[in-house]
Amino acid sequence: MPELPEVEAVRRKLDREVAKAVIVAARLVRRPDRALEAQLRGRRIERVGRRGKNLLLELSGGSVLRVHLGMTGNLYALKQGRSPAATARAWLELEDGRTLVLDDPRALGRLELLSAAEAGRLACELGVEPTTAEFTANRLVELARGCRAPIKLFLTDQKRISGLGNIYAAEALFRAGIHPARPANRLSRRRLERLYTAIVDVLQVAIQSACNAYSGPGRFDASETFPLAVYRRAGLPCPRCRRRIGRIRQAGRSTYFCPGCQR
DNA sequence: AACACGACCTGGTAGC
DNA sequence: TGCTACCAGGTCGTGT
Repeated sequence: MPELPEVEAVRRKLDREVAKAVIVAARLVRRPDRALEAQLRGRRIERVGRRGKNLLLELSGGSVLRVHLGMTGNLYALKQGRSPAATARAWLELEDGRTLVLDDPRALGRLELLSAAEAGRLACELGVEPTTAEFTANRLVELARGCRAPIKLFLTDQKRISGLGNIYAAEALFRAGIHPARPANRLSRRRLERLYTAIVDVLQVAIQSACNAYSGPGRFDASETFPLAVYRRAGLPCPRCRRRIGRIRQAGRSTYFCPGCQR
């Protein structure tokens, strides 16, 4: 599921559905944690926030429940009487009978309670939020100047920009016409400005797509409605120039790109 | 300091 | 129909 757009879709829905709800019981399975269960009991969820790919449930008393969905996680509220998926890793019973479920089939997700100070530290460690006014073309230029790594790795480094992952980094680079292996610090200002626009556009469209696709339990995917140009399309024709999409390996992961359009 | 790589996990799918 | 191999939206620790 989750790069920034999917996490943001979850955040928006949960903030509508469970803000102000009180947790009356918590059950953590697969990695039981009685202490955390006890700490969650009786807390009210003040609001549901997000930083990068992290969901942040701000609780009464100032602590923050950080939920990271890993590769395949999902978080949703279930109506009274419905039972969570077999792969559920945690469920929080709410005062009104609903259940907040963390479904985590691959068990790569995280769940931890942070103090206000720890939450502040997390916010500092993560890079700029690409959906806010703090993210500007100038900011991108400055960040890229200090990085010799390939631009694809620069984009997915959460300490520099928070929220981009394998799909949307590849799609933004395609839209900007930039080859993923180009060193970040060797791109011209002009090309980085194009990349900036591409990132902002891709995220905006993907958030809309993710909001449409997400309805609670089960898998969802912004790309159900997001028009993927390159991601997972190796061997298929580029939508712009019809050349075959290529796949390279960077830091152990696949990067998809068009060898005709991306230089 | 900056990179690559394996580990952590499970499930889907393509090919034999 | 099995079986194997590879792929997968993320991070973290370790080693060079």
